[in-house]
Amino acid sequence: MPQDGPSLEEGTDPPHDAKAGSFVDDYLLYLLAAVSDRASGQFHAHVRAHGLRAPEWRVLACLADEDGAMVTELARLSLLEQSRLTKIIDQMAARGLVSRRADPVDARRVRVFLTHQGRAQAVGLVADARAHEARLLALLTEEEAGAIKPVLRALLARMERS
Amino acid sequence: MPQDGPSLEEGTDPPHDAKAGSFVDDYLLYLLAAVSDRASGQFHAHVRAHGLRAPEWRVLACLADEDGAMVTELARLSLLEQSRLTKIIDQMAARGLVSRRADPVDARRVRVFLTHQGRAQAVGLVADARAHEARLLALLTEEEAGAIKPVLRALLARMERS
DNA sequence: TACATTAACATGAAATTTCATATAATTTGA
DNA sequence: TCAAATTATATGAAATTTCATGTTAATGTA
Repeated sequence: MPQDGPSLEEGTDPPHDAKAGSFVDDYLLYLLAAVSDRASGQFHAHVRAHGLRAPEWRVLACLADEDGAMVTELARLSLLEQSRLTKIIDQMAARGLVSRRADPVDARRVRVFLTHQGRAQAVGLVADARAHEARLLALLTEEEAGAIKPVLRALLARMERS
Repeated sequence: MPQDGPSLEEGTDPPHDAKAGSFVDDYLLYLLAAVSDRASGQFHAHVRAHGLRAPEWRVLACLADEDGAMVTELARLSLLEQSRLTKIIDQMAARGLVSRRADPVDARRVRVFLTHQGRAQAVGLVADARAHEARLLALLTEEEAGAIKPVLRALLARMERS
């Protein structure tokens, strides 16, 4: 278990100097936030070029997976707060991307559906997202690329129940 | 190289069903955002209990590493937009956590320093952050825990230059 | 030198986000 | 069955965030 700092591997990265101070560059939550921010930022530029903002894209993507989700479900999935999601849905509905429908069995629940147009957007962007993801993964070695999602999923799953 | 889905390892996670749809649960940027959100969310609760909001904590943490950073530098480090950071610094300065000082050699630059009080906060929270990080990493196997930071750093480094 | 260009930061108005709470429907359980 | 208690979503005001642009200082260059 080599522990002499990052990478004796191959396509050597700049020595990861730990620049000035050394906290954030070695802090897991910072690395996660930084990678997420920059990586998502790249794709969000594309998303905005299609007239959507990041949270709207997230909602579309989640609905692509689970059309007819109730607001609370959708908020959790799309990493948005409920009251914020409600307002985002307002706007998306006004633009014809989604529609609301009361749940027939529990009238408190509001289910959110993609419209025809919304689904078209979602399908297109999901394809673009997959392509972008492939480009990102191509920056990693096979080993790294193979490890990253399972590790993230493991962490996510084990955080839920703790 | 076993490749029959996540983990033949040990503390088996729920089979990662890919629930209903199957896009987001397998999408790297989603996993990153989700893990980052939930993990940081945990710590941010602690941060708020100390009277700071998440972006303020990020600024403190970055300054702990690089006291006297100029605004633009600090914005990049702390993953905040410049104009937003400027306003956050206003507030933090008003509360006595940081102070501004013009750069002697280039008067356009504004350098941001921790005050005595700011540093105290930073030091305390950084320690707490390390402890929290340890608890998160304890959710992973040794192999997973050993892999996660290097992979994130690799991705980050290679994204910068692309 | 002086002019144009670029860089660093600040600012203001518009938009979004947050937080607490309102409203309405369902469930609990006495 | 009725009155709490709880769940689901919406709403409004205050705060933050964004976006475009203003201001000031430095740099390149003719």
